[in-house]
This record gives sequence, C-alpha cells and structure tokens, in this order.
Amino acid sequence: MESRPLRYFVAVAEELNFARAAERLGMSAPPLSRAIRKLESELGVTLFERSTHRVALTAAGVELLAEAKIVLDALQAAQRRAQRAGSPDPKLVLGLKADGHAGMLDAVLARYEADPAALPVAIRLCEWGEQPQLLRRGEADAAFVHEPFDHTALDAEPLITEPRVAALPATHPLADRDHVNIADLGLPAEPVHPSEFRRNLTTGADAHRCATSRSCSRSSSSASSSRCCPSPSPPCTRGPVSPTARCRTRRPS
Amino acid sequence: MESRPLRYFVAVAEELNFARAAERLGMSAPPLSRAIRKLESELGVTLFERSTHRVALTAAGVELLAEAKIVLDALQAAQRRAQRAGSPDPKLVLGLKADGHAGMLDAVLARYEADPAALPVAIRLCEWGEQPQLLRRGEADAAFVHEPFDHTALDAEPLITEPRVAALPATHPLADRDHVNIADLGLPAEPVHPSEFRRNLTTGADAHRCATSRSCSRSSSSASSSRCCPSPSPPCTRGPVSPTARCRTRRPS
DNA sequence: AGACTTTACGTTGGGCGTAAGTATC
DNA sequence: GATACTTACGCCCAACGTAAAGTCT
Repeated sequence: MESRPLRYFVAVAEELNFARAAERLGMSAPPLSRAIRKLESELGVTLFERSTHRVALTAAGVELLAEAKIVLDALQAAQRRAQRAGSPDPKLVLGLKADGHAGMLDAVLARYEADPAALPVAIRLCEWGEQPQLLRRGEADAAFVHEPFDHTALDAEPLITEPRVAALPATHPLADRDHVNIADLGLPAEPVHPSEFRRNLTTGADAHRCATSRSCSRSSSSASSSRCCPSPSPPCTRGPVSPTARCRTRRPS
Repeated sequence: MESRPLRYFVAVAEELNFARAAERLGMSAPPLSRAIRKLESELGVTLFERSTHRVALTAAGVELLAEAKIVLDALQAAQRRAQRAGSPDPKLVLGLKADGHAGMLDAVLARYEADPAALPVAIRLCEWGEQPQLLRRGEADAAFVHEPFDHTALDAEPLITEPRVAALPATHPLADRDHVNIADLGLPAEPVHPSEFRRNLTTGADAHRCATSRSCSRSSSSASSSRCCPSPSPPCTRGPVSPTARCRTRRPS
C-alpha cells in the first residue's frame, strides 16, 4: 500500500463527499473515485457505503481512518526530523506550555545534558493540548504534557501528580470551602480537559473571574482557591488525578 | 513525501549497498539510485555519504531510518487492521506469551467485555519479545508485555510489578541464598532482556539446568530459586524492576 | 582490473483531466 | 430535474530497464 491513496482516503472520509475532497486535494473527482476503488480492491474491503447522493464510512473505513492519520502524521514526522537532523546545528525540540513543567524543567534538562550524546535543547512553547500533535507531526521530540491527553502513537512516562486547584471569585458560594468536589462544579467525575473545566466555571451565573491551574505554581489572581477532588464521596480519598507526563515519540537509540 | 521512496531508502540504509538493496527490492540499481537522489533533494538533506565503493548513513539518514521504520510499520498496521475490521467477524487480537499475563487475564478480559462496544477477543500466543512488533505491525491490537521492551510507537500502561526469581540448579554456589543480586550473576545493574538473562545463566560453567521466570507463576522445575535484586548494594531496596505492562497501539476512540 | 554507483536513453504504465453516463434525492 | 458518483477515453509524466560511462580501491 502506498501513502497517496491513504491521503486521498482521509480527505474523502473527512468530507464524506468526493467532490469536496477532490477540491481539497487540488484534483478532480474521477481519479479520486478511481483511487478509492483501487484501494478498496487492494485491501479486499469496502471502505465506503455509497449511493449517488450519500457517502458513509463502513466499520473498516472507520478503522482505516484512525490508522491512516497515524501513518500520515508519522510520515510528516519522518520528514521533519530528518530535515532537522540534517540541519547545520541539530537541536532536540522540547514542547512546553509556559509554566507547564511543574518546576522540573531544570532537573530534566540537566539529566538529559549529562548524556555525552545529548543535543542542544530548543524549547518550543505551545498552548494547552498542542504537545501531542507536535510530537506526532515531528515538530517536537519530547514534551511535558498534562493528563488527560490522547496517547495515540506516543510513549509517555508519568513524572508527577499535582493537586488540582479550583480558583473561584471570593463571592462564589464554594469559595470558603477547604475542599471542592468536581461534582460540585457540575463536572463529570471522569478526567476533564482543562478547557472544559474552564468553560464550565466561566459560564457559571455568579462567576466573575475564574481560572484553573493544574501546574504546581499557585494562581496569582485575587480569587480564593480550594482543593479540588474528583469524586463527591468520599472526597479526596483516591486523590487528584492529573499527573504531568514527560512524553516522547520514540526511545533514543 | 510518499511511502515508496521510504521503502527504497530503508533497503539501502540497511544493506549499505545499492546493488544488494535493488535486488532485495526486486528492481535494478539505476532507478533505485535515482529515487534516493530525488528523496534527498525533496528533503533538502543528504542521506548517504557515497563514494563509488562505500555507502554510509549521514546523521539525517540515521534519523530517517528510525522514523521510516515507524512509518512503514504503521502502514502495514493500517492495512491489516482495516482488513480485520472489514472481515465478517472482527475480533480484538490480544498478544500474549503463554503464562505471561501474571494471572490478570480473566480480570482484564472481564473489564474489557463489560464495554457494550467490545469486540470478541482472540488470543494470539507469541514468543518472548514478539508482542511489540505484533502491535506495531497491526497483527495484534493489545498485548501483555514484560519490561524492558522497546516502547517505540506504543502506548503502555503498567499493570503490576513482579518479583524476579533466579532458578538455579541445587548444586549452584548461589543456590542456598535467600537473595541473589543481579551483579552476582554477572549481569549489569540495568534492566536486562530475559534472553540475555538466560544466556548468561546457561553459559555458567556449573549450571546444569537453568530457567528464568518473570511471571508470577512459580517455576515447576526441581531447581531451587532465590529472589533476585537489581543492584549489589543495598540489595532489594529499590525493589525488582520488571513490571508487566498492558500495551496497545492506540486509544479506543 | 574489479566492483559499484551514476548517467543516458528509450519504453511502459499509472495517474490525471475532460466529457459523458447513471442513479438518487 | 438537479446533484453527485462513476465510467469512458485520451494524454502525460513518472518510474523502470538496458547499456554504457565514470570512479574509487
């Protein structure tokens, strides 16, 4: 199997429309249709249920879409990393959200640089949740990441578990508590992405200013803060669940 | 970048000889040479230092070789998984060395099967160390693996840490000890692959019969066994280091 | 001199685009 | 009847093979 038909497949699977997919790929629809049919016959599997006015993924198509994304990301990563390795001054790129290293950056760098084969480290600052994609696409070689994140094609190593802090305005009804359960905030008990966390707090009727902090640094806002626990009962027994992980796409060889 | 030139590159990088690589690929040398040159110009990087009688990888070539293997494995995995997902009765394939699940198989299966979207599970028995490659190539979807193993492109989750047992003939000088340090066996303090472990023991001058067991099951041989610790001093403080991990190539979506 | 990579040159096949066909909504 | 996937047809470039040249050991 080649990578080009896979790119075509992903475009069609995401658009669920041959004409739009062809436009996105900068080509016309007929060769795209042919390429998909050829791919199907090569795999011996039907990827789309099509009528003239409807395109839908089969189970095999759903599976291939997930796998194809991995392949295409890996392909991009191979290209970028080879280019960086061949550049005049190759660096190891460390993906990092500002203040997102739980104070461990210096220690981790020192440990890495103790290796005589270590490369100079370039820090690449990024936003919440960007790191995994940077790693998968080869724009970074290692990163500090907060759980939960999509582990697909990544190798992560837990580094530290930090307490969660709910930062609330002083007038918030929960502001004077020592502990707050995640359920109190109207969030599910399962791990929640920080953006959800924030949205839920900021849309609260009486929330003037809100912030979430999962790093070890204390929020500098004037809001009061309470320890935040994942489940309503019993509070804090299983402990907060947001380990910072160091993540890389492969082992140093 | 396409996948075919990458396949060509891997062949040349592994053979370090265009003629042999071409033969392995079932083609003649000239188009292979051209394809590599084209790849180099597309990447803007030199991959090989070549004289007429010598081919060697550059730093960029070394990097690309590692990345290319990931890509090609992922490509194969995409193909296999799509085919399996499209088969009449799709299964989830669990890679397993016989007796290598630390007694957790039933519990893990029960937990998985509690998911209403769970597929029937097919057990694929394999040899020591085969699991990671099975996962990378899409011949399995999840596996029980013992550390240490190559985490490249895999997502592993520690399940249990088992004690290591050194099984020795009763006449072995170390046989009457309660604890044995790995250093006593002439092995490095770092994690050792079981095959190395075994080889070292079996080549010992006075070793009649030897076996290593890292699973929780007790060796049924008549040999005596001692607890085995990673570092000579202090023994057993940091504990044995062979966690069984459950491993998969990607998250269920 | 020998072994190996590379250039030269001609051929082939895979992939693309335009145009027409066909089946659904 | 309009829309959108597919088939038909013709073209072109990309990739291959053979033959020969170049180069280092």
